[in-house]
Amino acid sequence: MPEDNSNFFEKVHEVARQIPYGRVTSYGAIAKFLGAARSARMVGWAMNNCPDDVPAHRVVNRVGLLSGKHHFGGTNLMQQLLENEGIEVEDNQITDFEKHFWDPAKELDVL
DNA sequence: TGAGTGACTGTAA
DNA sequence: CTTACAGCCACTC
Repeated sequence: MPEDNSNFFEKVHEVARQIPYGRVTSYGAIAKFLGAARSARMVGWAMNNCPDDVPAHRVVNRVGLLSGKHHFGGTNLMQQLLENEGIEVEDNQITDFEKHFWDPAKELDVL
Protein backbone atom coordinates (compact mmCIF):
# COMPACT_ATOMS: atom_id res chain seq x y z
CA MET A 1 0.00 0.00 0.00
CA PRO A 2 1.33 3.09 -1.27
CA GLU A 3 1.01 5.53 1.54
CA ASP A 4 3.57 7.76 -0.15
CA ASN A 5 0.92 10.42 -0.77
CA SER A 6 0.60 10.94 2.95
CA ASN A 7 3.14 13.69 2.70
CA PHE A 8 3.19 16.88 0.69
CA PHE A 9 6.73 16.06 -0.20
CA GLU A 10 5.92 12.69 -1.76
CA LYS A 11 2.84 14.02 -3.49
CA VAL A 12 4.87 16.61 -5.33
CA HIS A 13 7.07 13.85 -6.68
CA GLU A 14 4.04 11.83 -7.70
CA VAL A 15 2.44 14.69 -9.63
CA ALA A 16 5.73 15.58 -11.29
CA ARG A 17 6.08 11.95 -12.30
CA GLN A 18 2.66 12.09 -13.99
CA ILE A 19 3.71 14.91 -16.30
CA PRO A 20 3.34 13.54 -19.83
CA TYR A 21 6.06 13.70 -22.47
CA GLY A 22 6.47 17.04 -24.16
CA ARG A 23 4.54 18.86 -21.43
CA VAL A 24 5.53 21.16 -18.60
CA THR A 25 3.92 22.62 -15.50
CA SER A 26 4.62 25.22 -12.87
CA TYR A 27 5.37 25.03 -9.17
CA GLY A 28 2.26 27.01 -8.39
CA ALA A 29 0.08 24.59 -10.36
CA ILE A 30 1.38 21.64 -8.38
CA ALA A 31 1.18 23.54 -5.11
CA LYS A 32 -2.40 24.57 -5.81
CA PHE A 33 -3.33 21.05 -6.81
CA LEU A 34 -2.00 19.83 -3.48
CA GLY A 35 -3.90 22.54 -1.64
CA ALA A 36 -0.86 24.64 -0.86
CA ALA A 37 -1.03 27.38 -3.48
CA ARG A 38 0.81 29.67 -1.09
CA SER A 39 3.61 27.20 -0.66
CA ALA A 40 5.01 27.10 -4.17
CA ARG A 41 8.42 27.39 -2.55
CA MET A 42 7.85 24.07 -0.84
CA VAL A 43 7.38 22.50 -4.25
CA GLY A 44 10.74 23.85 -5.31
CA TRP A 45 12.25 22.62 -2.10
CA ALA A 46 10.74 19.19 -2.75
CA MET A 47 12.23 19.22 -6.23
CA ASN A 48 15.62 19.91 -4.72
CA ASN A 49 15.20 16.65 -2.83
CA CYS A 50 13.44 14.77 -5.59
CA PRO A 51 14.59 11.26 -6.57
CA ASP A 52 16.01 10.56 -10.02
CA ASP A 53 12.71 9.13 -11.22
CA VAL A 54 11.14 12.58 -11.12
CA PRO A 55 11.42 14.63 -14.33
CA ALA A 56 12.12 17.88 -12.52
CA HIS A 57 13.15 19.46 -15.80
CA ARG A 58 9.45 19.55 -16.73
CA VAL A 59 8.74 21.78 -13.76
CA VAL A 60 9.41 25.46 -14.20
CA ASN A 61 8.19 28.71 -12.71
CA ARG A 62 4.95 30.45 -13.71
CA VAL A 63 6.50 32.25 -16.69
CA GLY A 64 8.10 29.13 -18.11
CA LEU A 65 11.54 30.16 -16.97
CA LEU A 66 13.96 27.36 -16.20
CA SER A 67 14.59 28.67 -12.72
CA GLY A 68 15.90 25.28 -11.62
CA LYS A 69 18.41 24.88 -14.39
CA HIS A 70 21.15 25.94 -12.06
CA HIS A 71 20.41 22.80 -10.07
CA PHE A 72 20.84 20.52 -13.07
CA GLY A 73 24.58 20.59 -12.81
CA GLY A 74 24.98 24.24 -13.75
CA THR A 75 24.76 23.35 -17.44
CA ASN A 76 22.13 23.62 -20.14
CA LEU A 77 21.07 20.04 -19.42
CA MET A 78 17.58 21.10 -18.38
CA GLN A 79 17.08 23.07 -21.58
CA GLN A 80 18.42 20.23 -23.67
CA LEU A 81 16.02 17.79 -22.04
CA LEU A 82 13.06 20.02 -22.82
CA GLU A 83 14.16 20.59 -26.39
CA ASN A 84 14.60 16.85 -26.70
CA GLU A 85 10.90 16.52 -25.92
CA GLY A 86 9.95 18.95 -28.66
CA ILE A 87 9.64 21.96 -26.37
CA GLU A 88 11.07 25.19 -27.70
CA VAL A 89 13.39 26.85 -25.23
CA GLU A 90 15.11 30.17 -25.61
CA ASP A 91 17.51 31.68 -23.10
CA ASN A 92 16.40 29.31 -20.34
CA GLN A 93 12.77 30.21 -21.03
CA ILE A 94 10.11 28.06 -22.67
CA THR A 95 8.50 29.58 -25.74
CA ASP A 96 4.74 29.09 -26.07
CA PHE A 97 4.76 28.01 -22.45
CA GLU A 98 0.95 28.14 -22.34
CA LYS A 99 0.83 25.75 -25.26
CA HIS A 100 3.00 23.20 -23.49
CA PHE A 101 1.51 23.91 -20.09
CA TRP A 102 0.06 20.88 -18.31
CA ASP A 103 -2.32 21.54 -15.47
CA PRO A 104 -2.57 18.62 -12.99
CA ALA A 105 -5.85 19.98 -11.66
CA LYS A 106 -7.35 19.67 -15.15
CA GLU A 107 -5.59 16.72 -16.72
CA LEU A 108 -5.01 14.65 -13.63
CA ASP A 109 -8.26 15.73 -11.98
CA VAL A 110 -8.08 13.03 -9.35
CA LEU A 111 -5.04 11.48 -7.80
C1' DT B 1 16.55 31.18 19.42
C1' DG B 2 16.71 34.42 15.66
C1' DA B 3 17.98 35.82 11.14
C1' DG B 4 18.88 34.63 6.41
C1' DT B 5 17.88 32.05 2.29
C1' DG B 6 15.28 29.89 -1.57
C1' DA B 7 13.95 25.32 -8.03
C1' DC B 8 7.68 30.85 -6.22
C1' DT B 9 3.43 33.70 -6.82
C1' DG B 10 0.34 37.58 -6.89
C1' DT B 11 -0.72 42.26 -6.74
C1' DA B 12 0.54 47.13 -7.12
C1' DA B 13 2.73 51.20 -9.18
C1' DC C 1 5.51 46.70 -20.85
C1' DT C 2 8.90 46.45 -16.39
C1' DT C 3 10.05 46.92 -11.54
C1' DA C 4 9.07 46.51 -6.65
C1' DC C 5 7.12 44.58 -2.48
C1' DA C 6 4.94 41.33 0.52
C1' DG C 7 3.43 36.56 1.82
C1' DC C 8 4.51 31.96 2.23
C1' DC C 9 6.89 27.60 4.66
C1' DA C 10 10.87 24.70 5.55
C1' DC C 11 15.74 24.49 6.11
C1' DT C 12 20.53 26.06 7.62
C1' DC C 13 23.80 28.64 10.35
